[in-house]
Amino acid sequence: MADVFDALAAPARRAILDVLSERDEQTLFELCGRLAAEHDVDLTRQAISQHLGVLEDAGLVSTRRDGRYKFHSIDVTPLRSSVSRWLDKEENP
Amino acid sequence: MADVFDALAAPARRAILDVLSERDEQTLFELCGRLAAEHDVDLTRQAISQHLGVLEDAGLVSTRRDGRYKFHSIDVTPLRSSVSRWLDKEENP
DNA sequence: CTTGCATGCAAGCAGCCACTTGCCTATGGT
DNA sequence: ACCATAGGCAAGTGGCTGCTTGCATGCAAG
Repeated sequence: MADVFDALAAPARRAILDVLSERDEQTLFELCGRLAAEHDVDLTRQAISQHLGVLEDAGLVSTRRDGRYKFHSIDVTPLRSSVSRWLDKEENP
Repeated sequence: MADVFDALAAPARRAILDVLSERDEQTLFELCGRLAAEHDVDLTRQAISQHLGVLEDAGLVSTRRDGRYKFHSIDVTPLRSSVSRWLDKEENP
């Protein structure tokens, strides 16, 4: 399990999460198209695949295989628990 | 204004935020001591100073000068607004 | 079984960043 | 005035990582 904040450090990976946030269950080629069209991310398919690997290692993206397709979905649970370390400092008397 | 997630990518900077989260208004030397003692961060004073600069550029740390002392405090506002982009996806119909 | 499509693996290179080293400024106490 | 303390500036270097290139795998349609 890789580091959540390290995964979020790259702008391309945040753009991937943005695309997945609009619609889940997207394939790699779908993501490449949407990233290039709507987020000015002009990268190779392999580069985006590596970014997805990092996000998956961090638990931010979950995958599901079906035949030759691999569908990617966002999972914000690790992010929520990682930032709660600082954001849940509200004093509740 | 630098990038929040880039600032959070380094473990040393997260440790700094942890120390500041326990107590605000700490000076650079205080931070160095606590980081080395309680967080296994064994870095030069200049290294920690540079980390503080990155955190300050990202708006995560605010400073106040008093004489030859410079007090550092944590500010989680930029973090909160940066992660809300994904965490505030609750459907409220 | 061959052809095409969606994805995976691995090496190699360039650029950046974290850290150190060395020196400098300024404030405060004695 | 002098010295110690708190902090700042700048250049240099090693290691990591982001991206590309090239090839391999697996599924599916014909």
